[in-house]
Amino acid sequence: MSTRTENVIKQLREMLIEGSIRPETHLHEAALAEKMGVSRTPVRDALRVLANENLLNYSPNRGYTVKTFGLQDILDAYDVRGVLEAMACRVCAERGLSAAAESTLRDIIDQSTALMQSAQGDQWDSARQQAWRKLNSDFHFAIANETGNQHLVRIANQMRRQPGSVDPRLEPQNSVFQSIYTFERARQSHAEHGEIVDAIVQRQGARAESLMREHVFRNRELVRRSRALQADKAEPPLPDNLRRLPQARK
Amino acid sequence: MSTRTENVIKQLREMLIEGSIRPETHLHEAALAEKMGVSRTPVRDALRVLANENLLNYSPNRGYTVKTFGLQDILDAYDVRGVLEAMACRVCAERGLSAAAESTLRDIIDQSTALMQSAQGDQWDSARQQAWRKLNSDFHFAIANETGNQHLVRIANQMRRQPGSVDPRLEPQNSVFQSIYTFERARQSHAEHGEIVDAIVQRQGARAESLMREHVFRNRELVRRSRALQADKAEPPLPDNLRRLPQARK
DNA sequence: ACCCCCTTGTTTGCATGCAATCCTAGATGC
DNA sequence: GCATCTAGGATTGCATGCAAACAAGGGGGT
Repeated sequence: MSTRTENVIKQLREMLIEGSIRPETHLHEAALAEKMGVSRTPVRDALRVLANENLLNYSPNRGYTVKTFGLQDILDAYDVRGVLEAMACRVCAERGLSAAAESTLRDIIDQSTALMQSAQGDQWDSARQQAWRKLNSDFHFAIANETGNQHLVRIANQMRRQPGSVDPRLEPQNSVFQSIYTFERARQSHAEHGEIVDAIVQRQGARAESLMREHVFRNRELVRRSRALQADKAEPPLPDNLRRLPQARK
Repeated sequence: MSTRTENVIKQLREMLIEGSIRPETHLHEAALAEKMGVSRTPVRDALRVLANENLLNYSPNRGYTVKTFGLQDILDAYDVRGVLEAMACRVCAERGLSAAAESTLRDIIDQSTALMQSAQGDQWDSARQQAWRKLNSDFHFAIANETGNQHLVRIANQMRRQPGSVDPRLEPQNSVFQSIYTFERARQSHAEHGEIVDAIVQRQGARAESLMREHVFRNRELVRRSRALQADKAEPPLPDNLRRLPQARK
């Protein structure tokens, strides 16, 4: 931990991405400051940054509210990420992987293979799920990173870390990842990673691009279906126990 | 003008995008505050936001420096924007334009046509160049916006507003746009816009995608060539008349 | 000469106080 | 009853003061 402001930013960001603060709630500076044991200043800084990261809405003299991310927003984030990472695959295939990148990717694939084997037969516990999420994230990052395009890396990361709270009525522990990464899906996803690396190594740009686009699209569809189901199961809207932010006016 | 902080953000952002502050210079809070007639607080907020927008580097307890954007960074921004706007074209073509969007686009095209005709015969003055930049920007925004994908809109805008200062030794008035938008290029660009709209209206998704990708790529190549030339003409590095920020340490 | 430590001036990080703005509710006029 | 207006309370915006971290320079040790 470095400065208090950065600490507050990290904590709040995590909360917002996990969805543990209900959308549309007004964030009260003084209350947050007290809750985190700092003064208003670092909290104000953090709120401004998070608004800039598109996680909060801001109105001058009015303050900040948690942004609502609907199903469409999440699917849109997948679309953007898909097209960018597909481009990354094509670029990598066309210009060839560096030795370092190839070994990084192969390492991730090997670790994933080991993980899948160790998880066979109903051992798909939450520790292994978390390990898989890390490997998966590393894999996608490594490919984006290998392009050397800093914009692409930054944006792809941002899209991968969108809040998954489709419905404010859902409980935060219903994370997107826990919904879609069944063992079967993780295995399939792992296999797709292997194919993507093969395509890149064989310098098949168009194929690598298509494979990655489809790979991301499959997850997008899983989220779409999973969320549609959960929305059905969700309870009717709760009465808001916190003060509503008044309507914005002209 | 709303709050002072937002004012400072806007001013500084414009300066950074135009390149009127030399890269790698350290931004001194107190000095900036005095220059802009406010206290340190809004300046601090602004710096934090701009660092978050990837225009400044930040080190805790050390402050902010203007980021250096090399030629490669600018080309990379074109690549990202190209692939995203190409996707936008495909999406628009596949699902069809709304009536409002179609009329907006046709309106922009018509205005551009009128502008080109009025500019024939050595009348390509800076007022018309500016009008063209606005129409061009509106065109690209309209297509991105029609997808309804807020992530895409936000990122495409951000990529379009990257700083164009390739070389810190160049004077700020050597804007990218003034370099590449000769009358001939503007006319060609305008014609390409027309083809793109045609493709979208005729629901030719793949064609619209290709046309847009190539359209952006042409500008990318113009920047690349123009910048390579300018770098040759540029003077040798100036001794820095401002205090150097010391090396970052572990 | 080189390295390390300490001191000093400078700059950033943070807390707090005050002013400006905004929301709310009650009063007033129609 | 409905709309408008107007204090009062609450919340954000901004300025300032102080503490902490840092860079720079000098002195002493090896």
